[in-house]
Amino acid sequence: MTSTSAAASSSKICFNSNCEELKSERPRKGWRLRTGELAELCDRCAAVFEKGRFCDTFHLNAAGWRTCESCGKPVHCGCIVSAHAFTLLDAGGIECVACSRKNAVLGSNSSWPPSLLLHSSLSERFKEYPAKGWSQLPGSGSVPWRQATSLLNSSTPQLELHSRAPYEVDLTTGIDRLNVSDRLSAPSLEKKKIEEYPERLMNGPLKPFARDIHENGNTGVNCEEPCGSCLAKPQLSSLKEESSNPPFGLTVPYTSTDEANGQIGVYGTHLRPNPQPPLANQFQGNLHNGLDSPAEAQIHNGRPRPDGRGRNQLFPRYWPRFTDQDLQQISADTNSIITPLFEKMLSASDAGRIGRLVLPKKCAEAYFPPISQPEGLPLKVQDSKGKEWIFQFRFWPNNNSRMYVLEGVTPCIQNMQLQAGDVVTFSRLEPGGKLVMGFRKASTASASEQENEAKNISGVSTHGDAELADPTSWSKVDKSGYIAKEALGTKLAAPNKRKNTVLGLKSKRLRIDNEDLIELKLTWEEAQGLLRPPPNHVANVVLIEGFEFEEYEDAPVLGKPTIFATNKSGEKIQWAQCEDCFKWRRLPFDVLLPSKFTCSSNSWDPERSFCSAAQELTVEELENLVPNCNRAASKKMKAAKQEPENVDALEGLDTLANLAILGEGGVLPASSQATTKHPRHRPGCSCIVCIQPPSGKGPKHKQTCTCNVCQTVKRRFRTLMLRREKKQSQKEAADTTHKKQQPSLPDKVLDSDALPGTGAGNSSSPNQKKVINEGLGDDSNRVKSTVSPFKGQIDLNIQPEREEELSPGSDSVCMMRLFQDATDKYLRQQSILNSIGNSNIEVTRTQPGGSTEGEKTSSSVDHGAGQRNTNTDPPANFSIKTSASTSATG
DNA sequence: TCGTTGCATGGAA
DNA sequence: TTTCCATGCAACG
Repeated sequence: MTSTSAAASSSKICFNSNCEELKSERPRKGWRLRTGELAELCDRCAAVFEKGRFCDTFHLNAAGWRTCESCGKPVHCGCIVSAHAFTLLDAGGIECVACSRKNAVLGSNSSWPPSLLLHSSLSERFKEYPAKGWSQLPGSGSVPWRQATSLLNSSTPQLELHSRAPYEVDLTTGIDRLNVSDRLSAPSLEKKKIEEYPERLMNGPLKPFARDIHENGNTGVNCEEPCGSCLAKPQLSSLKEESSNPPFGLTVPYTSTDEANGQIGVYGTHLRPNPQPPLANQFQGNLHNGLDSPAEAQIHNGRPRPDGRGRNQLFPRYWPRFTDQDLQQISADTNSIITPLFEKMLSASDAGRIGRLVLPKKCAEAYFPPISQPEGLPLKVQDSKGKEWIFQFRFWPNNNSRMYVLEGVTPCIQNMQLQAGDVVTFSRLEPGGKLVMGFRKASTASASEQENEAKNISGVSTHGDAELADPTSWSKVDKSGYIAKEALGTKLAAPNKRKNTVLGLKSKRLRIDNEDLIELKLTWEEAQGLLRPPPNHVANVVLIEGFEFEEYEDAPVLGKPTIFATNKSGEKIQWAQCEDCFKWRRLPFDVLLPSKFTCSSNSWDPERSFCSAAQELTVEELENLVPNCNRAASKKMKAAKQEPENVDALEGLDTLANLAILGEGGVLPASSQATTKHPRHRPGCSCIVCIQPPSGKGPKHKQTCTCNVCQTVKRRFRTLMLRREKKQSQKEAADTTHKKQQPSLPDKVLDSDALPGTGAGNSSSPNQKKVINEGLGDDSNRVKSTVSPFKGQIDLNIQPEREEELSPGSDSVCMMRLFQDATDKYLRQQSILNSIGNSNIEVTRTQPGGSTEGEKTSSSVDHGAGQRNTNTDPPANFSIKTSASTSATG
């Protein structure tokens, strides 16, 4: 007995420091001290205490008073007596026990309320039952419940058990085990629940006692007991010793037993789990309420497992969220005791063919047998149908840590017809201690989850579960979902979480894959800029994380990007570009264009409803409009103060344009077509492809022009010149076979881009193919090297698809990024205004002899979508003129 | 060439 | 910064 406790009991003075009265001969019990002893009070103080007005009476002027967030009642939070008179709220603040209980009873919003309720109810009960009641141990068992005194003392002092016993460890299994079979009083047990639930759940293995419970597989389950039952009928529970020795020593330490009928129940059955973190913090808050004893330190330090299993703070996402259905699914045997352990949403990897289910480390260490060798152990798991599976429970060393996996789960996964996004649950079934693996299909998300979904992502178009759960459908279907997901981030819960997990956790890599397919580098903002509501659509605009989402009843369609502007009279108008003649036509402001717009569609201006009609806009006016377009198209651009460097928006729009292309293939509505001649671009795009005027009508680049296009052309010309010189020198060697030994692969590849009509390199000429093959035959890396010289620059010669052909090992994503970089840089360098009126560049090569030979470089900025017919012949001079005939269609 | 295995990597928390 | 963990990927059979 510590000096404190000794003082509590031996002193003749009331333990209340604010009271000088002598205790009576039979002092009345007050709150539980940290030592586990009960404060002994004089009659007056005891009476006040028992009325629950101790702090009101004696601590009125003390610090620590706060206000209940619900009822506003002042609550003292600063002393041991009041330690359980309040509940710490997740969002901050406190709640008095009455409100806490009320909210918990009413509250469907908390699924871990049990702990909270237990907490609260106990606090209440604590008032109802003087401390001495806690010392009563109804019932008895053959094996005394033993626990380290210090541990208990360190916990909730007021609710401490009187009986304490040494901590017992079952070293045979390497798992600390608690032999408990005697019944504890309900308050005692509930106190234990309170005390240990969060600890078991969050810190189980850290605390020997808690660890025992935890290890034995009853983590927190009892705490899911509906509060009502706690309050109305204090449940007599028992810590029962697991007679059988389940595999790996995992046992259920105690279960809820209705002594009236002897029925064994499963705690938590009626509870819907709380997506919110449990009460760990609250408990910790309480536990740390002025308590920092060595005993507590001991708790926190814990005793590591022999195999190093130590901390076990389960992440909320792994908390078991079992429903009745889940439990029934696991076992129809009502006499069975199901102890939910944890759950995990299957990732793509988990559900994949590889057959490895990655286990959360802490869960694995908490609930699965300790393994010290990477090879691990075979683990027998029963599925919900009663079928037994044997998985290999093992780990890999990983960053000085471990990565636990269950191997060989594929048959089971397939048997359950699970896929990524579905949830597998792990439980322990008693008697027998069987490990049970249940599942919850994504489509059967709980109501609370759905509620959360509704709360969190209303306004976001969602897809069916099947689609979401099916990774194969993501790339095709979930573009908008992807956008939403991106914006919503981790706030999505449950199904959202699933989306997050399935898509989000697939995360970058999946996204990259998608990018590979459709160059999905898209933010929702840009997407919104092009999304058009479907017919008869009534949109709900939802603000999520500062982003506005338009909720579509039906799938949105991609509309025609237009430029919104205000005319001289202040009237709002918009400009749309004819896809045939590229002329800009003025439209009413509120017109929603389909994705395809031509002059003939211009019913608003009959005089300009045909392509031959003159464009109303001058080049200068159009130039002025472009920034507006950008602003309208991208808030990001605006945020970036329209810095030319910020081209993400354009990229996004381009990407969406690509979506439109895909849409033509059936993925998207047929109406979702390319919005410009070049599907990657849109009106206002600065690239040379999108905004070219009809051939010959645009301004020509001067020979001194240093724009990126010209520089690129010049650079390429130099390359070709070198190439030709080499060729000539080789020909002079009169050895045609030396062609295969031409040293510079880049040149060879460039050769493939040679301008036609020069005899050196029609892209389809056998000659060119030969050269390409030469390059390919050497080293794919060398092929890759053809890119690097132009890294960061637009290389009009690059043919991504050809590059990929040439380099099987090349990463298309890298290629894409290269081009993206190139595009970025190009757009930075190329003034948008400069580009206007110069869309498609026709490179007019001036032959040395003076003749010219026009060649259209239709897709110089396109990411490899267009054909490239370039001339390998070295022009003595060149100029660039516009061309209207180019239409790179990707 | 394909499937498996074990580890490495890097994004996310 | 550390840890977790989803996934990539090389080595191997």
